[in-house]
Amino acid sequence: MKNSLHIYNTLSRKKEHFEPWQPPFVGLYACGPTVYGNAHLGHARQAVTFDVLYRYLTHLDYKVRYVRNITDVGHLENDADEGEDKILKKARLEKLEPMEVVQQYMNAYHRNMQELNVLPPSIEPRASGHIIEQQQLVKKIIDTGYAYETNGSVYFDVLKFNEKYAYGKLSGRKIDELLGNTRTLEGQSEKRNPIDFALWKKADSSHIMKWPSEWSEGYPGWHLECSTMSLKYLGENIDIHGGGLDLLFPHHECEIAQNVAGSGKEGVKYWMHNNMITIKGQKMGRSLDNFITLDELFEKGHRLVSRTFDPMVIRFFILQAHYRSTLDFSEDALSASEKGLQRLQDALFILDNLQASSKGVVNAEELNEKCIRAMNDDLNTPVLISHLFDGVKTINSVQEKRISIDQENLDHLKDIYNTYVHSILGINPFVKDSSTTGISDKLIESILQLRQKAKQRNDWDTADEIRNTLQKMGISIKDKKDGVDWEFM
RNA sequence: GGUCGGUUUGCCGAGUGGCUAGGCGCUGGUCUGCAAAACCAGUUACAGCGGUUCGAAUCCGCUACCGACCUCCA
Repeated sequence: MKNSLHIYNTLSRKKEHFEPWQPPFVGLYACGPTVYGNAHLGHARQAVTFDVLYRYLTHLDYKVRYVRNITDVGHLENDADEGEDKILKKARLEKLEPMEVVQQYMNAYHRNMQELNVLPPSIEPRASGHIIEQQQLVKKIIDTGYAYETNGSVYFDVLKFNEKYAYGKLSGRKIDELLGNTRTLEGQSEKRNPIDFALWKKADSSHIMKWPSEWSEGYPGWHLECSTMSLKYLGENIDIHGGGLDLLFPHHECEIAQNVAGSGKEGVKYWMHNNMITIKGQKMGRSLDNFITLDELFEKGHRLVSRTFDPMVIRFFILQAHYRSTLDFSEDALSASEKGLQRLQDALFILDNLQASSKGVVNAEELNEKCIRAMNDDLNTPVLISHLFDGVKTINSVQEKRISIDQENLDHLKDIYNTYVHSILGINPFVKDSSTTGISDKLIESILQLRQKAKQRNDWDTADEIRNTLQKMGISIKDKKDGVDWEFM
């Protein structure tokens, strides 16, 4: 059961049984962000998706090396590789050193990831730190005859590559169609063919991010870094390579071509792609100007939401949809997730304090098997969560003494929830304390004692007044049969 | 225009050829000084048309609509 993980391979467009090249070792590479702006919901989805994969593989006792890169150079602005480097452009706009831009957004990205409880990868390589390795790969590809130099720039020869290998097999594209669809830009191109892509670009005089090479002072093409760094840290046989669906073409297609041209091997066994987050059915993206950054969602606010949300709510929201489906963002949908998560968290708290009986009707193993099945089926977290909610009903019913549970099943149940909620889904408990409000817990409790006394002498006016006052201060009161609960809202 | 994908109950969102995912919302109930919260229960949908089948939301075909990629994007 444990080793029957199936994952959807973009290459075959089918779910396949996961078998690493060399068990128990697993090499996992995921395309990280280009750090020229704040991380948005799309970055969160990518990170959470592969974080859960990383966690689950680890849970299955694989020895995982997880590499997630930071793109901090060489990402061109637009078509035909004639554009401007994204980071450079941002640096000019903000009057900063390019590496200052990189550092600033990389720090912010790391902070957001931590807030989302995304584990740091085993290695987080940066493109700028692997210029020499990238040049070596360019050389190799030139040596094998699949790249050519023009005016100090080096381009990948897609047509020549396609004579021997199939270019477009990952994204299902045909060379003829690509050729037919390519926009012919005005002016002379250094490329032999419009679909060729840059491996090395000569920098013009205004370009500050540049490195010496045997071809020119320049910088590496975008697709090159992932081939280079995955090769360096995971070798020629990589088990899983992932990223957002929008990277499928051309980015990942080009990577495969580079891998094959450079090493003779495709390199990657399973390609995995997470789908996009949409707003009103439209993809959320930087260029569409409809994206919401994580900072805005967590604390700053955004015109599309009337309030902020706890990062765990975002994480849970993402996990309530399958990673290969689009997920439509709205405040209503987020609020629904927030309530659901709260119910789950409450049940976990109850579970911790549950009493076992000598006999019980609860079968924890049944639940466990359902959970395993869901995860093994291409990381079906929404189905996993639905099973966990079924268990919430069970937990509540035991607490209300409608049904009973024996010690063995209770222990097992605790273990299941700890494993799936905390270890695999990566959901942290809500932390609500007085540190942000400056109100002391003991102060509140003594006020509540006064209210209890008022209640005992049927002084409802006073009791309600205290409740209303505390309410205004952001403290909610929940009267219960035995005593009173309170919490910061 | 090409390629690929989607259309599920008020909303988000799973899913399998027959056995009513789940969350939110809503309705009812329990609890309660009142309220809130919490809990329990109910809430049987699968774009349209045709086909295959004993049986299809699930397979096939057509139509409509939506989207992604084809240019930077997670």
